[in-house]
Amino acid sequence: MKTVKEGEVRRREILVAARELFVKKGYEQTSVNDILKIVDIAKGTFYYYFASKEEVLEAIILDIVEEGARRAEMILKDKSIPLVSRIMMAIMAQAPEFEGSDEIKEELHKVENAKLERLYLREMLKRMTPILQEPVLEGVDQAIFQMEYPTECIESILLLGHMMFDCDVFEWKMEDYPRKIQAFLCNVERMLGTKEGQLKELMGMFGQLS
Amino acid sequence: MKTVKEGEVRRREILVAARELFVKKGYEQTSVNDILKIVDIAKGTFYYYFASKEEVLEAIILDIVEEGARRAEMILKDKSIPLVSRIMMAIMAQAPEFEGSDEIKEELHKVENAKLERLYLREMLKRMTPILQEPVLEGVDQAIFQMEYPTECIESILLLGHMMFDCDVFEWKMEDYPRKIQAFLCNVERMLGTKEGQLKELMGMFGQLS
DNA sequence: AGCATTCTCGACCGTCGGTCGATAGATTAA
DNA sequence: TTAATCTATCGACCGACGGTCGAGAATGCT
Repeated sequence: MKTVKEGEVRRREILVAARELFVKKGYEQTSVNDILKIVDIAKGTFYYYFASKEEVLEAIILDIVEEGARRAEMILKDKSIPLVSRIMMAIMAQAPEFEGSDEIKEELHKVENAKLERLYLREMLKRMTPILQEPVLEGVDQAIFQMEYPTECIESILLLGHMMFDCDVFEWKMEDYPRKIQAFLCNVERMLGTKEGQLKELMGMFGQLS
Repeated sequence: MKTVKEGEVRRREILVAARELFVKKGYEQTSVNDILKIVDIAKGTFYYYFASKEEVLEAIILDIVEEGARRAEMILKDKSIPLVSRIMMAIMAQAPEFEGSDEIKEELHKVENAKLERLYLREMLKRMTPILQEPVLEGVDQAIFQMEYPTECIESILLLGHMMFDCDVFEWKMEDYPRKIQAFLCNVERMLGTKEGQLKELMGMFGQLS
C-alpha cells in the first residue's frame, strides 16, 4: 500500500526511527532494512530522502549537537550562577544521555558506535567552542581565570569532559566515578587557572551521571 | 597452487598485510578479500587463523600498543633527561605515526578509522597508565609535581595528547599546530602541578609531528 | 481534463564477512 | 613402504547488506 506524505514529514520520521535504532543497537548493527521496517516504507523511499545510511547519521548528529548547544546557551544566560559553575554546567549538559532513558544511556557509547562518537565529538567541538569562548573570556577579563590559550583550553576541557563521561574508554566501575569526577573538576580548575575547590559543590550534579 | 607454511609465519603475514591496509585505506574500507590478495591465500586459510576480521584488528592494535609501551619504557629509563621532559617524550612516543611514512601519517586517523582509533585508545590507556605511574609518583615525591589524583591526571594527559595529535577531531591547519602544542604543554604542566615553562624546549620535537 | 511534479514502490545488483566440506602435504606408526 | 593422522589450504557457497533504478501512483497546477 502506498501512503504519501509531505517531504519534510517523512524525512523527520526516518530521522527519528534511525536515531532510536542507532542509539539502541549501534550504527553499524542497524541495517537500512531495520529502519524501513519501523517507518514502514520501501527502500527507494529511504534513498529518495537520504543519499546513504551515513548521511542519516550525520543529520542525526547535527541534531544532537544542536540540542546540546541550545541547552548550553540557556544555562550560560543565567547570570545568577557563578561563572565557573555556569561553564561547567554547560559542558555537562552536552552529554547526550541526559535526554534518554537509562537503557539508552548504557547502550550509547559502546565501541560499536565508534563512528557515531567520533563524528559527534568533532561537530560538538566545532559548535561548542565558540559558545564557551564568551564566558571564558569574561572570566579572564574579571581575573577569575588566568590562561594564555583560552580557545585551546576550552577545546581541551570539552574533549576531556566528553571522553571521560560520555564514552567508556576508561573502563571505570561505578564506584570509581566520584573520584574520577573530583579529579576532572580539579584538572579543569587548573587549566582555567582559577582557584581550586570552587567546583566541589557541583559533585551532586555529576553524581546523577554515573 | 598450495604452499604450506608454518602456522605462526602465516599468521604474521596476515597481520602485516592487514595492518598496512587498515592504516592505508581504513579498517572498514579494507575487505578481507583485499588481504587475501596480498598474502595470496584463500578465504578459508584466513579464517583458519582468525575468527573474524575484527579479531585481526584487535591483534594489530595490541601490537601497536605494545610497541609504544616499549618505546616509552626505554625513554623513561634514561635518567639523564629531566623528569618532566622524559614523561612528555614517553607520551609523544605513543603516536603510532612515528613508525610509518608520511603518507601513512596522513591516512591513519580519518573518521573511517573510528573503530581502530577507539580500540587503540582504550588499550593504550590501559597499558600506558601503569608505566607512567612510577615516574609521576617519583615527581610527586620529589615535590617537582603537585597533584591530588595522579592516576587520573596521567589518564587525562594521555587522552589529551592522543586526541590532539593522533586524531584529527579538531580540524587544525598546519599553521595552527605550534600554538596548539604550546597550549597542550601549558595544560600538561598545570595538571601536573609543576612550574610552567619547563616544557617549551620540547617544542622542536613536537614540531616534527605537524 | 491534461500535464508535471513529487513521492513511493520493490525487484534487482554487486560486495561483503563468514562457513564448510574436500583435500593436499607433512608427520608419525606399523 | 604404506596406512593413518594431523595440519594447513582451498574455493564454492551463503545470507545479509548498502545501494540503484525504472515504473507508476498520488498530488497539485493550468
